[in-house]
Amino acid sequence: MSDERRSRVLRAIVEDYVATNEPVGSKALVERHKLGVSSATIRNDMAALEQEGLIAQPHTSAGRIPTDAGYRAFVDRIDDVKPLSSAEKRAISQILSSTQSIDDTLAQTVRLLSRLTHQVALIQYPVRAQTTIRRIELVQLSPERILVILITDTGEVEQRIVEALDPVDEDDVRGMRRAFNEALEDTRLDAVEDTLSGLAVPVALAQTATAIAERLVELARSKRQDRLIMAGAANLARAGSEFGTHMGPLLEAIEEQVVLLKLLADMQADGIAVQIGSENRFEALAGASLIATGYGTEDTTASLAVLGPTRMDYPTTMAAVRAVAKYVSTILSD
Amino acid sequence: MSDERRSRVLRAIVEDYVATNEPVGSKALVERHKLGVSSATIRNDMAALEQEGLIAQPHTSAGRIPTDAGYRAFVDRIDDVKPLSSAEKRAISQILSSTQSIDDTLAQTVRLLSRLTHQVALIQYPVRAQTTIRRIELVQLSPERILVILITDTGEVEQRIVEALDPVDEDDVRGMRRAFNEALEDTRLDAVEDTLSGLAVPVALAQTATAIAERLVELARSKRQDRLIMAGAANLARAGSEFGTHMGPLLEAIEEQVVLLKLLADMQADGIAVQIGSENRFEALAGASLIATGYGTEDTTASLAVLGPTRMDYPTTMAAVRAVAKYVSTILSD
DNA sequence: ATTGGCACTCTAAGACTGAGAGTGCCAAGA
DNA sequence: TCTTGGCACTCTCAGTCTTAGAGTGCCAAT
Repeated sequence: MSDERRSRVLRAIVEDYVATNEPVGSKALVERHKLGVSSATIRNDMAALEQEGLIAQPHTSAGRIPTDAGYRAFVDRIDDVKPLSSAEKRAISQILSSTQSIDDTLAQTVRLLSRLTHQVALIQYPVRAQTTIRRIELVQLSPERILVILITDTGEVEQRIVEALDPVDEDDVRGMRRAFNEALEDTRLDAVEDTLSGLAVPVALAQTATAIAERLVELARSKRQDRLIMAGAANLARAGSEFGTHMGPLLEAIEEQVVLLKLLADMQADGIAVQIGSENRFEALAGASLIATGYGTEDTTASLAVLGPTRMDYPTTMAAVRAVAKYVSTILSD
Repeated sequence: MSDERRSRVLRAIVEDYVATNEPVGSKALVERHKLGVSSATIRNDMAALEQEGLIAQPHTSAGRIPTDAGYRAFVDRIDDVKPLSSAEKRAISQILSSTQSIDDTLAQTVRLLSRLTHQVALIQYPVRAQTTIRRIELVQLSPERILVILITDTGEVEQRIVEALDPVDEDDVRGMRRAFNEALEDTRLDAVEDTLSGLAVPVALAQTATAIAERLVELARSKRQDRLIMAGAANLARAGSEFGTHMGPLLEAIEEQVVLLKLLADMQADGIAVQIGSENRFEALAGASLIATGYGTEDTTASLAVLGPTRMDYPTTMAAVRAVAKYVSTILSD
């Protein structure tokens, strides 16, 4: 009983099951794939594969379906990721190269990836560790309210409103703006806290300036690295999807973002990471697989991912994720 | 056959059907509601209501369910919107008063409303017709790329990247920044186009400055008024929901936003507007109702809405929408 | 206008059946 | 030792049939 043939059988089972969504039996297998042996032989192989926990049968007398471990073995054995068609490549580069802003690029990217894979696509907001501050802007909304805007050298913008305890006038704001900009321009985000702690401010404005400084620290710390952009939720509900009834928890998880961000953080790896079904630690995602990869410029830690049912076309999806990650990285880095 | 009783029967049918999700028959009706008549009398009333197209039976020998027109009649007859419980009120004001920025406030608002109603909640980005420009900021990302940021007097921020045809240096950027700010500060968004058309720029920078001006016009025109924030998609999938299989189109419509924005635009009305099932003109939303109201400060045209199945608890949902709109308006206007 | 009564209709749920797919195992062959 | 044909066995799926129950419409009486 050759090991080689057994893995071919596993691959054939995965492919057929993904294509048809029906348990696949020994007879159908020899018919559709030209394995040069009889169905009885395949049955023996299948019994062995079942022994190893790679496939299972829904009921006694049905065909086999891959288990999570089976998908895992299948995925681990993919060596040659097939490239996308040139038409797809052209579409990708065309759509992505005509975007206006980072937000726009990311939005288009997820839309594209979800259409390409017919699954839910996710992208994490890109964050560079040594992002620096380009400029601080203070805008007075009313005597007691000031809008604090932080602009980074990557062109990202973040904002918060500060309530001043004492009314401030335009000169106060201008002065504070200058002071903060002098202190913080070109400061790395992770150094904002230290820099601010040594900053002198006019006594009369101490409280307001402190409040602003606190917001700035807050902004610098959280700056968007915790945001996900998502597209293609409708794919969860399309005909033939696994998530028949219990897609509620899944939608919740997607909306929460927190769970997905944790998973993406877990999956930091070179190349493409795949997490299959119950391999992840969240119950709501038990029937789902996540295919993720990093993207961006050198020091970026952000992820690009596809979320779909365990029964998914892994090779194609992985190829799409890889390709889109490559393109969006190129776009972002020039 | 009193008209008064007939409408009580309709109300009872709607209430029971919303509560149980099962067609309601004449016998069950007299048992659960103390109408002082026999089931035979109710049957006569029901036949009349069916004649009017307000109720229908799924099959010959089943109870009745309200039609869209039936819900409509029911909703039109609601006079006293019951107030929320004081605990709910407290929760609303507590959650909304602790928000940091407009984005944050809106995000919390939809979350809150979706939890309150157990439906999908939507909020349109608030836009004031006569918003003016507070400041223009230009940030140089590279010799050929400039980030254009527009800050309004309401504290909203919008950004775009401009590709310069010829390399520019810091002095160029500073000059343009000053020029644009002088020209546009305190200009109303709807006057930006006219103002810019008469602006003189250094000849050497003409192309770049023109590109920036174009972007500014674009920003001023579209400024976020076309954005929807959404929460509670998982409620579409919860047990007992109408949208069993065909919630795909619905999720698509939500993600597209365009359709919903059109509907919200259609629904501009005083107070609370309700659109029931096929009353709207989009097939994907045939089984859904939309409950919307305006919110914000005086001259705002933005909407707050709840999207749910036709079989929905209209009185409660309407009360929640109204209450949340009131609170978020208060928060935003101070 | 209301009511009790009654015949009628239709669905939902359960029981039963046969067909078909698929399996496991065994004994024979290479 | 691996492969194969054969065969008995199991289990699901889809269909049919049946029954109970809910609900209706209508009529004659009040």
